[in-house]
Amino acid sequence: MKNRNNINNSAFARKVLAVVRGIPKGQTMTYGEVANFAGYPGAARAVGSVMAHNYNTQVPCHRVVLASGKLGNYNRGGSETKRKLLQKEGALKN
DNA sequence: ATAATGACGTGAT
DNA sequence: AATCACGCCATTA
Repeated sequence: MKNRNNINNSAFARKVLAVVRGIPKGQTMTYGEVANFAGYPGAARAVGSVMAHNYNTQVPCHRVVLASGKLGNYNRGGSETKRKLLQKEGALKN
């Protein structure tokens, strides 16, 4: 377990993952919010970059959506799977 | 150190 | 309201 997903080994990634991991079920957060929460205001894009290569199932990355209200991408099955998960948790407006 | 990339964000058309 | 373009930030090559 060293050269698998070393992308999230950066301080930035660690913070982001920690924040995303703290998102309660049934609730969604925007990339900008996560970035701001992690201590990197305005780094929404960078946050996405981290999640993109983050294959950690412990991180509910599917609870992170675009600030525009869209879902955004997902490394597990695309926006479709993401929407399903959110709907299952009731995080979506329904 | 420079350039290129990417699960964004906002504004303008 | 929908679409296009530019800008922002951090990481990697």
